[in-house]
Amino acid sequence: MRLYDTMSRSIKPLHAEDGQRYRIYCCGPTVYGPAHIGNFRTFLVNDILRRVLEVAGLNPYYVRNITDVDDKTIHQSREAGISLEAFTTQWTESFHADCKTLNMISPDVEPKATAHIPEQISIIEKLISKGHAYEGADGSVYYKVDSFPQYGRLSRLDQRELRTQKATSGGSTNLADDYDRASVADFALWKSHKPEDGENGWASPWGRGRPGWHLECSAMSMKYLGETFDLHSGGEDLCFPHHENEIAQSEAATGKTFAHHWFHTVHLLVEGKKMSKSLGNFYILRDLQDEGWSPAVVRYALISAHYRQQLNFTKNGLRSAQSALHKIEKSIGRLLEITDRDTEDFEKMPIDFQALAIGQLYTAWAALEEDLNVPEATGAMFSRLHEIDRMELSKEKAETLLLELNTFFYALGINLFTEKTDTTEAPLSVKDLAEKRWKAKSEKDWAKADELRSQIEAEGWAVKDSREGYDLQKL
RNA sequence: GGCGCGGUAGCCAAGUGGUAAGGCCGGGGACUGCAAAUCCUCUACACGUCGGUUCGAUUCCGACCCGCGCCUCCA
Repeated sequence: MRLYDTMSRSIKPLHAEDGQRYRIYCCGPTVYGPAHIGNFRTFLVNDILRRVLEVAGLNPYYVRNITDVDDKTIHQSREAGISLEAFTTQWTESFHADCKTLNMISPDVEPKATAHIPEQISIIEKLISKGHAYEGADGSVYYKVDSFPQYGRLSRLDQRELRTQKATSGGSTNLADDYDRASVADFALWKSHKPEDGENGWASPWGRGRPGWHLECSAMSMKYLGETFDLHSGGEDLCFPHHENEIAQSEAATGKTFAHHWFHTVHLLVEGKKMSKSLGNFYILRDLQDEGWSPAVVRYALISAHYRQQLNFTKNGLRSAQSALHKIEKSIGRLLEITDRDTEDFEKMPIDFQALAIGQLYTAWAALEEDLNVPEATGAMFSRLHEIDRMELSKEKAETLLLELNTFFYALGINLFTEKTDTTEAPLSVKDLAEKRWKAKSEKDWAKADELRSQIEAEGWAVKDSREGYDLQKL
């Protein structure tokens, strides 16, 4: 398995440093509202990484945090008139539900920032004693960026570039100036309590306050994975400043390399534009489900571009994903028939790395192992499927192919055969028209039958004939 | 301004120093009263522009044009 590393800007082989498990920390969501599909692109890519490592036998140990304290969560919980904990718990549950819907494997540990305040305070104390941090006049504690010469290595930023801007690239006001820092590049480790924080605050050697954003990830990753671990991931936006600051804090505190590998997922576009609420192209999973897209289709669409490439998420892309999944299901359906199995048996088949690594889908698997190239992998898979469709297959051969395919789709996290058929019952008036049409058809009165068909369509239903009868489907 | 990414057929999207996977859409055929579904099958003057290196570049180098991301709390 090889993967691009942001730090070295090169593709590097992956191996567990401790020889036992491959330790991953992924920066998880801030729980202040429903997660959007952009969040899920990142988490899905990490889910696939985790799955591919598992299939390849690298024994992943996956930690992904929940950020449950920051400006947004505090302010919005106060606006809602509920406690921070109640507020973040609600959105954490919503996030978990979406993860489950999208068939994501739960992290081995999912730590919350507020449950690790002592760990964070302890890092600050270390940093102060080593001269990497100082207390400001307002009781906040800041990291002294000048004290860490390697600062900026991950994002390739020069010290001179670290100026504070009036506005962020998104156009919003940069709030970083609100703090009393010695240098504009310095960032808060501990934020002193302000009136707008309300009830929310924790006691510390520097008074009541709350931890800075970056610190929680240093504290939680090191607690669960050790001072040095294998891979740290997140969305591309986190590269700077978040990950840069995590490195500065952690390495200054421990004197050790923080993470061996940095893995970033590029953001997606929606219909060619940056996703934003003002453009009306801001999607959450619920919206897409309400429009009738199955979770497998959404998942397929969200992983259909390489993770280092901008993904253009479109309705057309969803349709395309849906057709592609149908095509796969048809091919697999034939193999199931040959082996006298049904779709439920397919889901229960074991994961068999050997079958995948030496079988027909070898090139598809190899693409996943080479920088997690999902599009190349699915392309190779479809090429094989095209051949398999036309092969005369023995039961044994079909069985082996099913094993390979099941393992491949496990690695992608695609659950096949899950498309739920719309069970909505047609209203009686439509059913009545359909009955009349069937009768007309039986009597070969085509004109009348077609007339009734268009009446039914006007009611919002489609008639699909088969040999024995007909089905009504909602349009 | 700094850092970085990309421009491949109607749409999406891989990839390669020797003229290019795959998916969607579309066309044709079979089947069907029609339609849908299904099966078979097919096409494409696709590699942003201009130079350079090379026997040969879409793939390397340079310039330019266009689009996009990040640049202090956004995955």
